Amino acid sequence: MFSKACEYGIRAAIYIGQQSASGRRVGLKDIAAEIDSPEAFTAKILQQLVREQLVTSVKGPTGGFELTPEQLRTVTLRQLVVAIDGGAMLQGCALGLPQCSAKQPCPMHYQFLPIRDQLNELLRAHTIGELASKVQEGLGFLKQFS
Amino acid sequence: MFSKACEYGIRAAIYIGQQSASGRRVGLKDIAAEIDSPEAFTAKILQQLVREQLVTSVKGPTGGFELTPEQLRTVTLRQLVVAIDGGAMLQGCALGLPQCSAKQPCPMHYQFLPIRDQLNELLRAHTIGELASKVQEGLGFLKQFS
DNA sequence: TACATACCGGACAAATTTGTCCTTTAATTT
DNA sequence: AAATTAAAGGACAAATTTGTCCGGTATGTA
Ligand code: FES
Ligand code: FES
Repeated sequence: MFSKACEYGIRAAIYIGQQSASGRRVGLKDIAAEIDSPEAFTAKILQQLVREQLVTSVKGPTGGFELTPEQLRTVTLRQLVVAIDGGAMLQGCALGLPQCSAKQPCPMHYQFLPIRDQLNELLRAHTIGELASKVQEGLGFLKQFS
Repeated sequence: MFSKACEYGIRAAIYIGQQSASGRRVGLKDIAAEIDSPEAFTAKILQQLVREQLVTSVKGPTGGFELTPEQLRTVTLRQLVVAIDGGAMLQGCALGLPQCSAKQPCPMHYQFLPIRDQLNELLRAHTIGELASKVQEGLGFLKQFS
């Protein structure tokens, strides 16, 4: 569905959000450990999110990553996905035609559209803050214990 | 959404189906031209589908690819996707957790499940023959003209 | 039987994604 | 100011996906 980079990016953002909601800034090492992702790779993805201003970073001692209250409230899953994976999956043709359009639709077009639209809606409807709460309340997990 | 291989594979299968429904067997070159895909790569994917008995091939002069009436009637999109891409996208966690399960669900799990289920249902519900008819009737396209 | 055709299969190559390492830059603490 | 901390950034490496090439194999035709 999403790329590895995107999966790590979303999980990282949610974890940062969860901690930010409790007033804690978190470092890369902590993040990677808590979401079970490769540290250096996660760093790359976070850099990208910081450049897009979806996540905030602070250098130096006591530094780390955080989400501002505004970011918690307004940044959606969709913005993360677009920033990392681009819009292809959210707009592209299911069968890989260069354009998804009713002009020359692929044979799955009309069946596929509603599902893709729901996915778009789903991503648009959920903010990082909201998902972070869910984790905070123990209703969602960012890694699995065996 | 799907891999390139999967996109080519589905388009190829539908084209083969369309021609088979009209009693025509088609060669690789023809297929690649009609679905606008790299010839050699398409060959690889078709080999795979033939091994899985989702498509039939005949060697030698007048040979080529075809779908038996039974294949036209029974092979679903889902079988193609599973054969080429595996079941990950149809069962895996949206956020990349190793297991998608209600035991330790990711924070998107309950929102994501119905969409994934619909996608599964969609793929299961459409046979190659059905999609081929749509193309035959001019209601769907396997490549785009500009 | 010889030959031509078209898929099969393996090896190889290019491109992209995933992942690592190390130096630089910025900020805090002593 | 110096030392320490932690993210930023660039170069590089591994793995996977995408794509090509070519000799082998089966089949139909002359
Ligand atoms: S044209 Fe294929 S999904 Fe719209
Ligand atoms: S656990 Fe993430 S989708 Fe089910």
